[in-house]
Amino acid sequence: MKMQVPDVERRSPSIPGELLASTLFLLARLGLSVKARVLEEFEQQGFSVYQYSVLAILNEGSSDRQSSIADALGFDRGQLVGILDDLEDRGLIERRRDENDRRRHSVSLTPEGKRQLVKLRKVVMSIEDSVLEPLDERARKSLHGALLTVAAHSDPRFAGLT
Amino acid sequence: MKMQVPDVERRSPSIPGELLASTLFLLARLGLSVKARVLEEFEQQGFSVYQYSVLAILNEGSSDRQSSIADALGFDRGQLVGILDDLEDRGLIERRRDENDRRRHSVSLTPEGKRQLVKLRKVVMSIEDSVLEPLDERARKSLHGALLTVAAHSDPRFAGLT
DNA sequence: TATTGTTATACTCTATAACTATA
DNA sequence: TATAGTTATAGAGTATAACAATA
Repeated sequence: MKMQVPDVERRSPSIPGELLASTLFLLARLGLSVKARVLEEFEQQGFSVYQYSVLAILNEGSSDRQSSIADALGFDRGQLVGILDDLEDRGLIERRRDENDRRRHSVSLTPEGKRQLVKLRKVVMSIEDSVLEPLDERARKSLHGALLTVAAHSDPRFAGLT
Repeated sequence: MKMQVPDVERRSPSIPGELLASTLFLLARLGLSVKARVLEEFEQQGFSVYQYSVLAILNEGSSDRQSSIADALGFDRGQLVGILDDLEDRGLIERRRDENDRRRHSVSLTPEGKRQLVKLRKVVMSIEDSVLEPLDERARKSLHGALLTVAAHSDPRFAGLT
């Protein structure tokens, strides 16, 4: 149980103005908390965000080699193996050997995988709504544009959208 | 050496549009990359960002107990000990026993600590300039405001500034 | 008994490097 | 010899829990 303490000690500790004034600090902190939040929600659904990312990329890029999936998402290739193993066990993706180069695997979504992607998409959108709640539609668009610009500036993989 | 491959395979892998369209994804990714970038630059200076955060908070809150520092910055208390140990060894901070409650330590900046804070502040600002380069002053202000609003919405510690 | 700071332990990520099978 | 995928190992980072001193 919380002890009663004088006012001056009970005020909740706040982050120093110097850090609040730093966009970099806000980005890093917000990024971490968003990641934690998303991780938690997904775990409750029995999935990981990484799996969602893979499903999303497969939904767009048709079938793909594992190496390009890993490169696009910034995963380690060894890391991706486990993610794909799990998705395959659940019947959400399919690995086929490339007959032209038998070292390669072609990965593709199954119909069940597409269905699951729709469900997970809803989870993401629901969290996004909750996080961005204090911003109106215009502010959200503006924020998104700024983030995209900044991200593309330091990583060409983000430059995808026109 | 890089092997020559057909055009269709050589295009650099890009992040799926579904993820680029998600503000949450951008926040998480940008946050991680910013953190990594800052971590790296600081390491080259022989410091850690955590040390910088502690110096910054001490510069504003006068002398403080370790627990409130940890709470404000979201550090684990045990984690903070090591950070303070190092800062103390370098003569940047001072730990004194609180005579009213001898369990507590009062932590404060030394003059040398203040000087070092100024130096580290420059490092942060230089990185920030580089990250935000593609945004003009107005867009930077807008981005910062949006981030602050969103952060304060889910964590009261960010609500410090008016 | 509860709390402050400290130390020690365990667990999770991630990064690196070996290994196989194909080329 | 080099590459794609796989597996195993090691390191950093973090979270948890035990500990001593004081209240």
